Amino acid sequence: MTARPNPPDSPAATDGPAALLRRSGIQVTAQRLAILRAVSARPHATADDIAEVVRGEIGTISRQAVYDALGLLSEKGLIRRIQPAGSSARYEDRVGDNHHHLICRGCGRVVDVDCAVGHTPCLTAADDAGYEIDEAEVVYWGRCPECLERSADPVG
Amino acid sequence: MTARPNPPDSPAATDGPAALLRRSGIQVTAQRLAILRAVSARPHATADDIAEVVRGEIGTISRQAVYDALGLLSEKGLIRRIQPAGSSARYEDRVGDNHHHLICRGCGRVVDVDCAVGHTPCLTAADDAGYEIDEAEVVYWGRCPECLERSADPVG
DNA sequence: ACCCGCTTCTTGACACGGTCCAGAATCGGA
DNA sequence: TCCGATTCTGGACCGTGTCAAGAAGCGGGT
Repeated sequence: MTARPNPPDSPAATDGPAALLRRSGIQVTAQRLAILRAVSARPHATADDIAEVVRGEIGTISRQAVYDALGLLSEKGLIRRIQPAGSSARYEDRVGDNHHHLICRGCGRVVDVDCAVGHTPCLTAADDAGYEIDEAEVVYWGRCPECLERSADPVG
Repeated sequence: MTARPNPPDSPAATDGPAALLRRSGIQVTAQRLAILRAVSARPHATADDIAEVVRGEIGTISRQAVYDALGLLSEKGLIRRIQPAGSSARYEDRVGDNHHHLICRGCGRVVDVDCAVGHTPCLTAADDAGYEIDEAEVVYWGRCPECLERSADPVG
């Protein structure tokens, strides 16, 4: 009487994510499918946002299951976790392409931006200090158009 | 009977930081001087590390005073706060020069690196989405030489 | 040097994000 | 259908950071 984990009458649309999980060696569960769908539908959402969306879809899910699934999916490379300063962790499903993030200091909104020069030039540090660098994370901080207009137009 | 806040017999060495605080419009206290010194002595230390160092110097300090001072100092631009993903906030006194950070995934060590091209090229995003960008934060993730050798040399 | 008003420090409680654990439920292959 | 391994649930727990009220300290004016 709970959520049906894998309805046999579901079209190929739902079979995609399931196959994706299976291909990554992860067991297919209703919770994980819903989480994967929620991350895809709501880019840059927090774990709590995800949990809320999932609850609206399959009824109930524990915090632990959400954290576990998000951690597992990001570990397997199916989703990507970003942790902006002053905010909780956020998740997105755009993986593979090296893109960065632009965060508003006012409202905290996160927007994707492509790399400045195009082909991961940021990966080359001036001095690697002997480190083996595998990723360059770039975060642009600023103010979104709405927050800009709000402060520039005090007429109210 | 507690710590002496401003010993009149102190040399000019302690007068430097005090004048720096005064110049920034901040009241000079023993706690702030000690915190400023601790941040300078231990780059990339966490608030807790700072508190520990300061306690070894002036005897006792409250958590709140540490957080307040660190927040105030970074707000005034005397120190800089960095918040790497998966770690608590860290502080450093290298301000003014636009440098970035290289963090080891193994031990969490943080190292300063200069900007790849030299003159803040990272500030130019491919598409600013209408945002007014004021800072580009670059974090290189990798493995430090020690962690590399440790995993490459399993002999013992 | 003293005093007084304002700032700052202390103490304790709290909020939040995330993790750990033991037991129940589910998945999926035979 | 059955069974073992995996996963989910529910609760407690921890660390980081913040809030609030009262005591203590700083510093300018006299």
